[in-house]
Amino acid sequence: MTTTGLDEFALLDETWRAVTPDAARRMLIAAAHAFAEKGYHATTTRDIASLAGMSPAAVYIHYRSKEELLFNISLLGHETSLALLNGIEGGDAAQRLRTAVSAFAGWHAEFHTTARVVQYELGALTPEHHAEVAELRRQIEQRMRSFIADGVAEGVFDVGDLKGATLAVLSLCIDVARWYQPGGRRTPDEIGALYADLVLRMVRPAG
Amino acid sequence: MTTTGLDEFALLDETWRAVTPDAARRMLIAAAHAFAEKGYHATTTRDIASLAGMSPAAVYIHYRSKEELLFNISLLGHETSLALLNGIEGGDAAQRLRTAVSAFAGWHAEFHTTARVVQYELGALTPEHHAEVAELRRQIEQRMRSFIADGVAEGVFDVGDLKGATLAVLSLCIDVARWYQPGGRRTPDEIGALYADLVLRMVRPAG
DNA sequence: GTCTATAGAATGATAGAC
DNA sequence: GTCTATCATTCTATAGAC
Repeated sequence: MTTTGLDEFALLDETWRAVTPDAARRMLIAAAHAFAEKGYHATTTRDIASLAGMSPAAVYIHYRSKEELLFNISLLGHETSLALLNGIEGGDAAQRLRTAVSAFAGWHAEFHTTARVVQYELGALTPEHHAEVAELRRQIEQRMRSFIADGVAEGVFDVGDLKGATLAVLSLCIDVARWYQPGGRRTPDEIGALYADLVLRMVRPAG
Repeated sequence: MTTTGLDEFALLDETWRAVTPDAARRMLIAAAHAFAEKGYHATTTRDIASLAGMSPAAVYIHYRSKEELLFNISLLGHETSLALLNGIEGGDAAQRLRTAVSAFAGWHAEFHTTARVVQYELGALTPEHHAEVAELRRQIEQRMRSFIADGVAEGVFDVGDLKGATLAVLSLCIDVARWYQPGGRRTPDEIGALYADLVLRMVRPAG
């Protein structure tokens, strides 16, 4: 039994491992859960403190503002999902694209809490903070585009519009964070496999 | 020159044609724009009134609460996009699916303001209001699924997982509301055409 | 570092004149 | 139907004790 409203799974999420001290990490995890469930603006600093098992004032010991909590979540989330794509190498172009889509879509399901904050709360960041995560988003887009471009260059993929195809693939994966519900029909791995199949069909040349 | 912050395009949007009297319609349009831009919870009733060119109290002449404004927008938006799908008939299965995807994705671009409220503010509805739009969402899902199922039954489409394919197609179209920006690289019609192509590739049997 | 208490501002909604 | 004025509440953030 814990003194907070956070379950064990949330506290073991490796995304937050490097955040110290413990109270700052508990606060960040509490904020991520609250932001994901009710949205940034509907979440009060009291909600966050209460979920972390601390007083309302404790938030400001570790973070300057509510927005700084959001920024930390957004930054870590973007870095984690970019690292996923950056870690993919080896195999042929189709294998790499399959792995990329499977991992990226699967991440948006398994870590839908973080992913929702990452994808749907960009507008609540300060302009400076938004610019910082926008750069990471550009890198994510470039990575995914290169996986498709590789196959086109090798002649194993056929897409009429490279930027359009990249947009659609990223969009498909990102939207998983909106509809995914734990305990639903599909596991994150199954979603990754399904989406990788669908994307490979999209880029496959006409028979 | 108008006394409100709403531009001519917003006021001519046919989605709101049946809303009377004029002040109630202006308020609804103002609310849709504010909710889409900043989110429901970040929007104040003063924002809405100001955008409609009226006093803060004027909101409550035509609507019981801020949530009732949201519900009206959500209901009208869902009804409009469902009507789009319900109006599709004739042609072969591939033509109908192409038309459906093109229209549905295109709607999420052209009416991205309404679409954003429809897709991303469901959580701010009261349970009763949410249940009412959830029924419309089920009908939208069924319609899209039937367009795919028709082609499978005729043997012109090949999908391993009908529910999964339907989910992906709807997801792809819906996410347009998140990333679309007027004045961007693609027009709503071009997005519709691009997405219809990609979806037909997804359901096309192996050569 | 964490707490209790609260300042200072903003919010949703209402009262009552016109 | 619309306005001005305002109530009651809630919010982010800070002060100061321990």
